[in-house]
Amino acid sequence: MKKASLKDIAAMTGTSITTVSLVLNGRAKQMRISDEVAEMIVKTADEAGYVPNQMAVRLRTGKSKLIGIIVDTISGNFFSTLAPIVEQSLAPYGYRIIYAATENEPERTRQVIQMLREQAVEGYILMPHNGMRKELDRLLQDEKPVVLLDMNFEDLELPVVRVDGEQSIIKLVHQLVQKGYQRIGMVTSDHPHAQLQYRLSGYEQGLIELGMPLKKTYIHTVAMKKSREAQLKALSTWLQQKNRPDCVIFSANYLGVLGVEVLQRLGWNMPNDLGMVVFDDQDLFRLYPGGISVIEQPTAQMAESAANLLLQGLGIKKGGRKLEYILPGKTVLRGST
Amino acid sequence: MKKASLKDIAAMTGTSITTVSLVLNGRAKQMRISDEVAEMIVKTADEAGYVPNQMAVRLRTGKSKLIGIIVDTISGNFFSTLAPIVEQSLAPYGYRIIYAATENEPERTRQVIQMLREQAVEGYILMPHNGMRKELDRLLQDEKPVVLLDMNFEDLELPVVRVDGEQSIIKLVHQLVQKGYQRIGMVTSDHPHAQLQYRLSGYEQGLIELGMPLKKTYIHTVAMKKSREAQLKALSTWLQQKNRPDCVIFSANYLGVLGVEVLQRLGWNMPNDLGMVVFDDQDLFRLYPGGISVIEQPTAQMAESAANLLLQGLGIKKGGRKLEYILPGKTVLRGST
DNA sequence: CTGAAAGCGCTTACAG
DNA sequence: CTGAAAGCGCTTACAG
Repeated sequence: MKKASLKDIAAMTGTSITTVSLVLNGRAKQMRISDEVAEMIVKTADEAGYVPNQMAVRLRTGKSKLIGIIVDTISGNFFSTLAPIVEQSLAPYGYRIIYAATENEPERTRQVIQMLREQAVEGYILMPHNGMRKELDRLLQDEKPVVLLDMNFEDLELPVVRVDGEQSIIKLVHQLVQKGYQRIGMVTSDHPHAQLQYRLSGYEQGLIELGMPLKKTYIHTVAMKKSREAQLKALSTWLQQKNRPDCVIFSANYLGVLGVEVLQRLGWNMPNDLGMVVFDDQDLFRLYPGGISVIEQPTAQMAESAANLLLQGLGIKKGGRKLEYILPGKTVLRGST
Repeated sequence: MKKASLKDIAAMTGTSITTVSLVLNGRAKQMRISDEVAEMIVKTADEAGYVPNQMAVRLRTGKSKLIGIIVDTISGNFFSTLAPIVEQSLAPYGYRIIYAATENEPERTRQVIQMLREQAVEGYILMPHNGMRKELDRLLQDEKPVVLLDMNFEDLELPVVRVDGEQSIIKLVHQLVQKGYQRIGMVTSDHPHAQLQYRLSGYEQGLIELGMPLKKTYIHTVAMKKSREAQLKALSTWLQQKNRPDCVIFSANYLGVLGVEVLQRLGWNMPNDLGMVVFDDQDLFRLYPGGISVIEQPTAQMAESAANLLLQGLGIKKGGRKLEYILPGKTVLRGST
C-alpha cells in the first residue's frame, strides 16, 4: 500500500486538503471546523496510516527540526552515554538528532558536514579538533547555532562544554606524589582529540609545580594507526625502560585498556609493580580486582549542558549568557595506586 | 549568510535554474552544455557554498536515501560495533543512516517508527521483540524492505540475521558438564530481547539432552526495572541458595558485569567458588585476571549480513535468495570455568 | 546548447 | 465553517 497523502484523505472524506491539514495539525477547534468533519478526518487518516511527508513539511516551513551531532567515533562509551541524554533533552521541543562520525579523517569530516548541511539541520553539537578548522568555518557560515565539545577555538567564541582535563590531572599528579610516587609517567596517543592536549599539559604543569623533573622518556605516545599488537609491544617496551616510571597516567579509556593488557602480559601487579590511573572510567577499571584508579568524566552532565546551550542557541531556552561549561573531572582512587 | 538556492546561482551566472541543476548534477557533458558556462556555474556555486536542499530533492524525486536502524538501546557494545559497519556498507550506494532507540518502551517504539516513516526512510534494519508486533505490522504496510536482527516472526518471512543462541548454549552446557560441573545455573533478565529466550531454551535443551535435572531454582531472572543495588542483592541471595549452582551462565553482557560485581562482594573466586560464562565478550571479561569465559557474538558479521540483505531488499545487490543468516556463537573458554 | 513550466506534498494567508 | 491557490527548492520531460 502506498502512503496516503493529504490529497488522498481529502478525497476519501470529501473535503479539501486545507481542511484535512488543519484538522490533522490540531487546529480544528481554532478554525472552527465542525466536530463531525474533524472526527471523520481523524478516523480516516488513522485508518489509512497517514503520516505527513516530512520532506514536504520541511520544504514548506523551512524547518527541519533536526540537530546534528558530530563526534569522532560512535563506538565508545562517551558517545553512547552522550547521545541518549542529548536526545531526551531535545525531544520535548520536537527536535530529532542525526549522528555522524568523522573517524578523524578529513575527507570523511567534509562529507559528514556536507551531508548535515544538506539535511538542513538547525543546530550542531560537535567535537572538533584542530584539523577540522576549515570545515568548521564553512559550517559556521550557515549561521546555525553550534555547541562545541571538549575544545574551543580561541578566536571563535562559540559555546563550549568540556571537562577540565588540565586541572584534573594537575591535582592528580599532586595526589600521586603525596602517595610517594617519584617517577610518574604518562601514556597518551596521537589521536587528534583536543582533550589529550589538555591532559598532557596538566601532567607537565603538575610536575613543574612540584619542581619535579619533566622527562621526555616518561611520556609514551601510542600510534593509533598501528596494529593493536604493535601498540602493546611498544607500550611494553616503554614500561620496561631503565629507571622506569613507578606510576603511569593513561590519558584515555582505550589507553588504559591497553595498559591493563600489557601489565597482564608482564605479570606485573598494581600497585606494587606499577601504579596506574586512567582518565575516564569503565567496567574494567571499576571491577578489576583491587580496582583501578580513574578520573571520572561527567559525561551525563556534559550532555545536559551541551543540550542546554544548544537550546539557548536555538532561541528556545533563555539561559544566562554563560558560554562555557568547564566541568571538573572527579578523581576516584582505587587499589591501583 | 543565508543558503544559496539554485535560483540564486542561476541569477548570479545569468543562466536558468535548469542549466544550473544539470551542471551541478554532472550532466553538463551529456546535455552538451558549453564548458565555459558549466565551469562558471561550478565555480560560482562553490564560492557561494551551495548545497542542494535535500528536502526539495527528496520531495521531488521521492527518494530519501535514508535507512532506519531501530535497536533497543544505543548505549552498548552491540550497537556501537553494528552501526559503523552498516554505515560503511551502505555509504557506497549513497545511503545514509538514521538511528533510533526504542528503550523497550511501547510508546517510544511507536514514536520512533512514526518518526522514521515520516522521514520516508527507504529501508529498515530492526531488532524486534514480541511486544512490538503491532508497530511492526504498521511499518510493513509501507512495503519497504525490512531486515530483522536477532529474531524472526514465524508468519512473516522477513530476512533475518541472528546468532544461534540456542545451539551455542546447548554446546556450552555439554562442555561445562564434561568439565565436571553438576549444578549449572542460568541468569537471564526480563528484558524483552528475543535472544534471551533462545539462550534460555538452549540451557534447558542442553540439560535435557544430558538427562540432567532442570531446576527452576537454578534460573534467576534479573528485574531490569529495579535499581542496580536491588539487582545485585537479589543475584547475591540467589547465588547463595542452598545446594547452589557450581557454575552459572550469564545470558548477556550486562548480566555478566552484574555477576562479576556480586562475586567480588562475596569474595568468591572463579572457578573455585563458582564457574562463570557470559554470553557476549567485552574488555572486562577478556582482561579480568584469569579471564572469564564467554560466547563471542559475531557482531561485525551480523552487521555485514544485515547490510547485505537490506541492499538486496532495495534491489541494489543481487543476492542468493538466502533469507536467513544464523551465525554461530564462538565459545571462548578462559580461566573462569 | 538552453529555458519555461509542471509537479512532488505540504502550509497558510486570503476569500467567501 | 471550508476551499482555491501560491509557493517552498528542486528535477525533468518538453520545446525551441
